[in-house]
Amino acid sequence: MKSLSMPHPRDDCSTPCSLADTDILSSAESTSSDSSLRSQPWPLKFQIPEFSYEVQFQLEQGNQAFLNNGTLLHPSTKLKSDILQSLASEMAKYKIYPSSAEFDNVAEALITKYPCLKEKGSVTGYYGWKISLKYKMANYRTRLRNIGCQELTINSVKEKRSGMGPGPNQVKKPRKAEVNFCPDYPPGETKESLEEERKALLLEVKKKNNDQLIKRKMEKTFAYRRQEIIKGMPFIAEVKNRWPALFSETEVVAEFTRITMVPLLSTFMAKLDRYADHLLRVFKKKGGTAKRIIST
DNA sequence: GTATGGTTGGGCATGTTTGA
DNA sequence: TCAAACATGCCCAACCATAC
Repeated sequence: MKSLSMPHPRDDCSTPCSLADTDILSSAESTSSDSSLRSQPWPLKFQIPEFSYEVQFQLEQGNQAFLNNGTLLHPSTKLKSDILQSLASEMAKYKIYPSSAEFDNVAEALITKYPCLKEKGSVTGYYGWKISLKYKMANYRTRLRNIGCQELTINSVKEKRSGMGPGPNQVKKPRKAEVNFCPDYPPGETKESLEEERKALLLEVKKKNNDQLIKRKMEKTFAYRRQEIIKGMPFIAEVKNRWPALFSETEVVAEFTRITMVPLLSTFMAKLDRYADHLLRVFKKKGGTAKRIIST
């Protein structure tokens, strides 16, 4: 996906990544070296992108009129289409399947930045924008699917039916935290070249003190591995056979971060700290085995 | 208390309609 | 003609009731 290679403006450091104050952060950051991958999870505060000069000009004029006398802007079809297109591209940098709350984020951010775009009849002032964004995103996905975007073709009903027989939904969809669910191969790489990398990895895991090399190769083959696992749905034994390095503690953590952009250990520990008291109370109440575990 | 089955609302892919 | 909006059918997860 081309749009993924573009640098995106960061809002603040209050995203889940801010938890990454350990060595895991370096792992998360290193994944961004591959331009075909998403490098950020959905931001807490969505940043409205800079529109084209023409769109920007009309919105600034609209905002000025709104400030002067409270006049709302009624965007032409072309203007609305341009705005929706830019927002869809921006959202796709983070997620191709945004949730309802995330559509709210974007629509709210839009009317916050450009209050002239508020809607009179809606309670929130942006409900119509949210619905339009949903439609836009659905149509945008269709377009991406038609030009061969892996993340989407993998979920097309036609693809599933031709590949695996009955139920169309055997393939898990990228939802919730899966930032890099099914990425395309890195630029310049092919299935064959990445298979060669995998074979090289098999040799490297047998050697000692080459963690860095293994890490680089695991990052390079990430898209290949994801597509293999998602499309082929192999047994764990088979995955272990083909990707032994994936089963080391370091690589479990790294792979989780590559997929979700969330640092696994620090997030887990932070949550554990948060819920520890409550868990202890539950275990004490339950008694039996749980009680023995706590008392040890 | 746990397992099982039915119901329902929401979300998705896909195809069609609408309107500028 | 093209993109937005809409319609349809399907699946899944959450919820609830019931049985054991």
